[in-house]
Amino acid sequence: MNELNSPFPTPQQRQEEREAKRSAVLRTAVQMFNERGFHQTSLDDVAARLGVSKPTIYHYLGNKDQVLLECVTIGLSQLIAAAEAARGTPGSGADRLTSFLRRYAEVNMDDFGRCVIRTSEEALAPDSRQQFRALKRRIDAAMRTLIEEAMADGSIAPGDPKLLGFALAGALNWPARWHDPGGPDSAETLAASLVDWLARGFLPRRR
Amino acid sequence: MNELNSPFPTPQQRQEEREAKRSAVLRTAVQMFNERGFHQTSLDDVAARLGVSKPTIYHYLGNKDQVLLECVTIGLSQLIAAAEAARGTPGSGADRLTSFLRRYAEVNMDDFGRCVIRTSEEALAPDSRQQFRALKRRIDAAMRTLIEEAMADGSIAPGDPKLLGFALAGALNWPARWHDPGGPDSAETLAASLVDWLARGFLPRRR
DNA sequence: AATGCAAGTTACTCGCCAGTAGATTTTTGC
DNA sequence: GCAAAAATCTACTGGCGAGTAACTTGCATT
Repeated sequence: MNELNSPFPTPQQRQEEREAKRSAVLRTAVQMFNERGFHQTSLDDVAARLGVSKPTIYHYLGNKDQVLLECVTIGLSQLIAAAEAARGTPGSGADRLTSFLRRYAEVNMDDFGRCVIRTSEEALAPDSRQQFRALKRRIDAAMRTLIEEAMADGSIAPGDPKLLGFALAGALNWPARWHDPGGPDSAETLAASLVDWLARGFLPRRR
Repeated sequence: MNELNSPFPTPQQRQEEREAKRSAVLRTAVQMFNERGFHQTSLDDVAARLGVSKPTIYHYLGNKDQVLLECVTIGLSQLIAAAEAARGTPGSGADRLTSFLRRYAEVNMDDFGRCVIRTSEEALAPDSRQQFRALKRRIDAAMRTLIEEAMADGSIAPGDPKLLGFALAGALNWPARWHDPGGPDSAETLAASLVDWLARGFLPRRR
């Protein structure tokens, strides 16, 4: 397509370029929020790093609240996707749960996932906060369902699914606070090891 | 002492009263930070809830950064105290570890402990941030030592102590985000149940 | 050629809030 | 009684940063 590499973009291409710019803004914003914190990052800062001026951000994304909301929404969609993927996985309830958990942890070490964890609800305007909450509830519910199904088929230990959900979520959210993406440990291996500890517990098992 | 209940306070009493006021300010501040977030809480707000004016806060505590630093320092001291208490506990390494973990979780559901978790480092001025970090490192190190000792005496499963530390800390920090102190579940029982899940893992154990 | 939309810009406004100056009142120690 | 210190207030300053108005330029459409 466009074999002559003409400098005159098709409407198609223009649309794509706009999309690309939009997500570049988002990507830069989320990284800066993660580095320096939402409140310590002004839209002027973000614009400066992109080499543009603040109104450009407003042009593509709207106000600061909307920028943040979009960042966390992206992160949360990845988690929802992980939950849906896990449902379609073959194997026992425990298998589906652990595969979900691994992916959950990985997402939380990625730009947008980290932002979900590090963003405290209070930073968002009331409306956005409600949407944020609603999405988080969906993830929680999905995780709890996975847990309940695994308890039901006996592939994990019985107990309070809600509490287990909180314990697992906490342990796998936390890397958003300490994991260094530039460090030696890849998100994948870390995720797998963490899930393994949670699955087996720290008390020794007799074989 | 002071049997006549005289209205003229002794120097002793004056000192205590000042101390009481100081900690009332701190207590109110930390609660408001937890409710509405640090950046959404102005010192005027805190002063208003106490029925005083902003300069009074400066009189007792200094600037906003120092207020926050003191809040998290209190929380972290409680954790350090928990670690020291655990060291003196009789029993196996696993016993000492679990008793520490339970207390650790409880503290994180308390006003000052919650603040430690919910405060992101970026909110603090560089100097305070360093102190904050240093204290957190102490807790981490204490936890890791407890883990290593328990691994050494064989009372918990072998593995990477650092990773286990992060998993445990994450799971037990998280209640700072979801636990409702006014709810039906007491911090103590919640802490115990969480630690139990972490100890045993979610995979079924024989017998 | 005229119109209009898209993508930027510069240069503002405006409110909030941390922090302070300085007055005022009470307490206390001599 | 008097000077100094403690505890508090009212009333300000100053800066930062979100959000906007209004211009520019270029391309696209009829």
